[in-house]
Amino acid sequence: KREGARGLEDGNGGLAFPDWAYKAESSPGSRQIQLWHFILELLQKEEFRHVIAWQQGEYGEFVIKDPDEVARLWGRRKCKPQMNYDKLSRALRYYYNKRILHKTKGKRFTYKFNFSKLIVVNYPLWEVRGSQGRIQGI
DNA sequence: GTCGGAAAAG
DNA sequence: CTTTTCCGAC
Repeated sequence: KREGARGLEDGNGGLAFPDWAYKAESSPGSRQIQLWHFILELLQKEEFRHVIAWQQGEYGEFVIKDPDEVARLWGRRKCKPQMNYDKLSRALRYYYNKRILHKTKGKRFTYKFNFSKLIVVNYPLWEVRGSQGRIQGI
């Protein structure tokens, strides 16, 4: 039994993620929700499986089955009715350099989380506050 | 579809 | 700083 992990143990080959990956919106500091939090949030709920889901096989990889719907949901959350997949995907592309995500080339609408980076952004334990996530040892 | 520069908004 | 908007290039 995994501890400290929330997962999709059904139909996903035991795919599970640590709790810190699901930290999401519960920020008392009323900080704005970030896109990758939102993506993780959708991925967490079975009701959105027809819209976005984990890709079996690669850990952390997910596929957007309905780009327009994901964009609509994101736009609703951020009060940006004009949101679309073109713009949402641009935001996703900014994550490449930040090492939060990378593209699974060749596979349509498929991206993959970089959980090493996610550890960094969710754990203020490391000395990343001054150097914006330049971690070597992961 | 995907990429990434540029400008702008919050 | 993150994301939105716009867009030319491949």
